[in-house]
Amino acid sequence: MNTAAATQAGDLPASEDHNNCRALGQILDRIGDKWTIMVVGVLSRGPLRFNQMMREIGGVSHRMLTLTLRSLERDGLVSRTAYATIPPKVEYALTDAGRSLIEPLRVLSDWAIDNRPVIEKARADFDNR
Amino acid sequence: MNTAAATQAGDLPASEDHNNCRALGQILDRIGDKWTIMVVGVLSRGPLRFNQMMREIGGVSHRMLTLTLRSLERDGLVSRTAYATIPPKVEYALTDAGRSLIEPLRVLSDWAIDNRPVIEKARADFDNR
DNA sequence: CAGTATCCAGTCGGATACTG
DNA sequence: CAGTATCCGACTGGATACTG
Repeated sequence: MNTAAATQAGDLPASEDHNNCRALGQILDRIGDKWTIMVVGVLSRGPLRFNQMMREIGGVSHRMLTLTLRSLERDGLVSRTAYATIPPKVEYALTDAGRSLIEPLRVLSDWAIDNRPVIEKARADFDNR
Repeated sequence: MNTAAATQAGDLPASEDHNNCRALGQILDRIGDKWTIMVVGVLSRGPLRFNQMMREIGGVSHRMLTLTLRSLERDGLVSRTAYATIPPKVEYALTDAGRSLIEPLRVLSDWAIDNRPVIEKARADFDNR
């Protein structure tokens, strides 16, 4: 879309907000899927090999872990190091950019933990109607 | 799931992290969809009526806006006030809980803005291979 | 104006089988 | 062990038409 044109001159506060939303929306599209944050989560404790991750995360299919890692690698958030041994060994780790994502996620996670009871209460109330 | 049992006693650091991830995952399931943060975004500037929102957000279908708002209302993040006038008028606004979500989202949004160039560079590099 | 119901194409993601 | 390819059911979300 024509972000450039929109941010050119007039730039009302509203449109600035709107751009924030777009940026937010884009990264939520990336990290908001089913497995990405799980991967970032387990990698935040240190590098892992493919099958280790699969076990640690639990419930993720072979395919989806591959796709998720590929996507994170493409975005420069995760690095992939292959050792040409037999059997092959591949290690995944967070890059600096990947690590920088941990704090924002922790903030959100804290919010989630703080507000879970409130939300669950609201949900129960809503459903009893 | 047996979160209670898991957090009972041993509570290795790892399992704590894992619970954080679960909580995070749950709220990302809620806010990570296509429209939720857009709604929170526009409502952060003040209450709005249904069709106003639709215009402000742009690109959202009637149906999806309804569903998104319903979901946010159910979770107690958005309030819905209907005026029995003709034609009907319904105002949506963030609740206190809804407003408390703005800051965490802003943190993430800041990260997105800071890292967009890095990610786009990484993506371009990756695709040129 | 606000909301609901139906339809349907597109996407997502798990299961499975196969390769280096 | 790590990764790819194919298949296919399930879900998502837009378009449309209708109601109060």
